[in-house]
Amino acid sequence: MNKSFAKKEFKKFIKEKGLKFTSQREKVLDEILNTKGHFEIEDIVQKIKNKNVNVSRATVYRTLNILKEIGIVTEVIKFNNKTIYEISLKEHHDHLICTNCGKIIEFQEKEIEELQDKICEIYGFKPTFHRLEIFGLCKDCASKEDIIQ
Amino acid sequence: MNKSFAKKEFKKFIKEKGLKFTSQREKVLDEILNTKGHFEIEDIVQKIKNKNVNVSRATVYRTLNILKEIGIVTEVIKFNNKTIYEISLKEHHDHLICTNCGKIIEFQEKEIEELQDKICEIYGFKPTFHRLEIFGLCKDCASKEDIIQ
DNA sequence: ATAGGTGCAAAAAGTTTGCACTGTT
DNA sequence: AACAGTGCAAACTTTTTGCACCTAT
Repeated sequence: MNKSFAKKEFKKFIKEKGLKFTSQREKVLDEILNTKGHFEIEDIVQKIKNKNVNVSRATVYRTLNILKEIGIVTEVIKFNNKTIYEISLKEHHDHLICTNCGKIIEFQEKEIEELQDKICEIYGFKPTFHRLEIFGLCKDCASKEDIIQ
Repeated sequence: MNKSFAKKEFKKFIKEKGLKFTSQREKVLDEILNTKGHFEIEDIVQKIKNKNVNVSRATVYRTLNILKEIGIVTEVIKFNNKTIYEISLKEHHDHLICTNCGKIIEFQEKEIEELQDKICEIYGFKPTFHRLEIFGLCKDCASKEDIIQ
């Protein structure tokens, strides 16, 4: 999925559902598509505010919900009562999250995906998305901890 | 980990950290150990309330945080801004979550665990816990959806 | 006796919603 | 013109916290 494809999908979805393509929705989508890597909703709210563009927090939340439904963005990490999002442009991958410094490392592992598909098949489960989070200490934090102890 | 082991671990941790073994903490732990399967914090608060036992919601939350730290309970699912917990008594397993009816299916897949360990090693990452959630439609809900469409 | 713990109510933080008004179709 | 969308503030949910009092050690 690339940016213009994402925008087309968004418009298509809007049309199909009889919704409206407003300037606010477009601004939220553009801001998200210009974001590299992981983000929180509040990041988007602030970026928009800094540009003196008029889109309310409520509209950002409402638009995010549409984007989640379409599959343009995904909730990839739930940590410390925060939700971290990502644009679903790259191939699927999962995350290592350092609980000490907050660093996020992405990894891809086809075999894990395949095993998941196998399991879904066994249970007759129709998956829409999944999320694998491995929490722990990154290399740097782990070595610092060794020194402390 | 069985129940009496969990209790011992709890007491050990309390002692080591110079904390106190209060009747409230014991009641919360007992209530959790008597819970089968998945639970939310509010479930524990209500169960305790129904017994006319005096443990406040704040204390339940505070005790849960200790139990998480020890590893006696784990946050296994984050869905719809809810946190679902589980006692870490069984062998590690992951979950299929039906986004339509809320059904939770547990599955175990050693190979996935092994692949995760491999990845952590590659990145020098020291994992403490992980969570794999596969969201989608369970068999029943998937077949109903076929009929609707 | 002295930390640490508890309950309460208030506060945070994240997210949703009701309502009057506005804008897309 | 109709109906969906928006902004705002209020509401809601889940979780944490400050404080005065209490209790395990």
